[in-house]
Amino acid sequence: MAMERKQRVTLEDVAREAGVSTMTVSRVVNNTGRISQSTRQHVQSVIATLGYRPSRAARALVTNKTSMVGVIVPDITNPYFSKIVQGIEDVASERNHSVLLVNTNETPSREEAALNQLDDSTIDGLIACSSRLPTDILISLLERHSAVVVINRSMPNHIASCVLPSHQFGYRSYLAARYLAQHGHTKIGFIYLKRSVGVMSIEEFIARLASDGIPIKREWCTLSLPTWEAGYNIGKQHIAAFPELTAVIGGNDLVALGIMRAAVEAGRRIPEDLAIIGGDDILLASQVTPPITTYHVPTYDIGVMAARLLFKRMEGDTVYREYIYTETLIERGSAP
Amino acid sequence: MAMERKQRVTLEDVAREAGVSTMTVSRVVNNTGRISQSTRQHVQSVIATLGYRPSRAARALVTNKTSMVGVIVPDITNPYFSKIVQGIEDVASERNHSVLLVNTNETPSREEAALNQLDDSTIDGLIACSSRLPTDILISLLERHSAVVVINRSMPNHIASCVLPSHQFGYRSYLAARYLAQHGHTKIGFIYLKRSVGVMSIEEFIARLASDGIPIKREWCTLSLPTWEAGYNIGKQHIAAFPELTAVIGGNDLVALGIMRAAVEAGRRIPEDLAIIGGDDILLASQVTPPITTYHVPTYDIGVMAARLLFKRMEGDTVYREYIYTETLIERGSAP
DNA sequence: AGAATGTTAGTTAGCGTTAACGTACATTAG
DNA sequence: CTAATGTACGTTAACGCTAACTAACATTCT
Repeated sequence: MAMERKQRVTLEDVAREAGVSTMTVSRVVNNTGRISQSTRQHVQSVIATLGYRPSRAARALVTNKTSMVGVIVPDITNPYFSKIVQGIEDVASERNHSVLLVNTNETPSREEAALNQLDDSTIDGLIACSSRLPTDILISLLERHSAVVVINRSMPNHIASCVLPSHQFGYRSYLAARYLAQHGHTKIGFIYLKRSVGVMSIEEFIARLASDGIPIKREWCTLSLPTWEAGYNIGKQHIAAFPELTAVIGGNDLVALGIMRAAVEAGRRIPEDLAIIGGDDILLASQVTPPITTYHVPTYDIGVMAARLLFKRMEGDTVYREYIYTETLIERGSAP
Repeated sequence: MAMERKQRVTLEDVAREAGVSTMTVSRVVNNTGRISQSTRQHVQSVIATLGYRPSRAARALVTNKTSMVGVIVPDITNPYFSKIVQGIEDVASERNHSVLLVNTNETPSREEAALNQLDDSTIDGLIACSSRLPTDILISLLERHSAVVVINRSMPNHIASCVLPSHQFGYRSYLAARYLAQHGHTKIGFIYLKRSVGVMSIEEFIARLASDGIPIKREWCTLSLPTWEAGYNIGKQHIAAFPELTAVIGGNDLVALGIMRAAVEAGRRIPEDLAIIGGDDILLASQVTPPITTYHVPTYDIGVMAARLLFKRMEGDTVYREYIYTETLIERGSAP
């Protein structure tokens, strides 16, 4: 008794069974060209009974299109990025495209590896979020791709469309510092992220605030990974090391929350002893006690717009486009 | 001046340039077969200068392997799932596989569409999380795939390996109810999810508790989507409709948090006026005030194990395997 | 020395599609 | 009535790669 091997049903099988050419079947499947009603229906019924499913690989080989878009994020676990991915996925699925997700765990080397592996033969377009790579490396990697959209990073040579905040990077933390100063704070700490200063260096950040009459010491500023754990650990050290601080800015909400937890454990009252401002406005920020003052970012829309810009590019539009979003301050209990 | 069209560099280009056959180049690229050191190095240098990158599509067509695994989740925005995806992605990337993510937004039709589109020619294996589809439909859809792992759902015919909680589904809510009863609560509400009763119907749930001497009225139990918003909205109605309740179980933490918010807005003190228990133990649960009593679920490990089981299957192992995880009660302030 | 074995390569034939062109027949226009 | 125009399909040749086989040559063994 011969083992029935599960065999792929090909276009040719359908064509033979239906008594037509493979091209006819192909045209029915793709709904292209002109086909008579009767032939179409007949072929469709044969397809159904045989259970034919087109081979994506073969199709990709000849058309050079894979119906997949790549998405690179540093941390899918961060609600900020998962919301963006959700937006991207919604648009992609609407257009019958799949999402190839690469989660780099905040590791530049893994990001580079991912960009190296992915290329035209894998995906039709690419959306890169908050790349940690230096611009020149990033550009060389993105050059392989015919359609690219970059989130939160401008591309000087217009090699990609961009989704950007209305302020330059780091600006929201600058605004947060001014907000705190206006509310009487003079000793303000800053637990910043690589990307939260972006094009602005932490030194520029300090200098700029100094010229506004807001003196911030360099040691009050510490680099952190954009995770709750990092915020918590650095927060603990920070609070112990600089008891004079009356306010702290977190690079994002996760970090701000970690700081807040550390502060509470150290016996500080929020906001009386220590005011805290975050960024991103993830769900968590509004639910804790006190709720966190933060900058709202329209993450879902960012994903949607990035995907739309990408599809524009994939459709051959070579015009450089930007989608600008605004971050708005949400005043809540942690820094009233 | 002729436009230089960006042209793909093929194996043949490399072979011609290096003065060898395409097979030799292929062997160098794939590191298979025996190649002399000198030839290998020569070919590699030609590959580097020409910037050759293998075509995934062509490779997939001939090998029938795509180096991609599909992952279907209902809501990537839910930390529960994003953690699982992170675990899967880590294992996959370790083995040079990419993750094709499908986010169904809790919509069964979209899930079915996704399972329909994906098949062997797209992915080498599939991990399905918490499918909302009826078993028979799910089975018929999974049959197309050579390697499948299902999370939080048993597959009667062993068509897929499984990652399962040590208790049958719904059991943790049952335990939560018993816990609350032991702490003196007699009027316990339950905002449940489709999957939180799983194989157990809500009627069975009530009957079982009744036989334990814990009478729960049917109207105290309401179905909810597994989101914060749903929990909040249903929580508001529930609290207004059944002021007699002294405790509520949420199907997961997001729902429990929504309920808690609604309760606080209605002037209830937690836990004095209303005790709340959630499930999953997402970060949020430990950070709110009061922190939420919940069942911890090792989500990252679930993802890792699911991926490992999947790779076992992809490597040809046809043994049915299960990975069983335990959910442990974390007592916190919302239900001490 | 001759046979057996090992090593390094080349040759051939697809994998399952679709683009581009070709052909037969029916319809309309002049 | 012939020529022009459609309509509905069929044919052929790739797309870029690798499995499977073959070939040449070097090495070892008896």
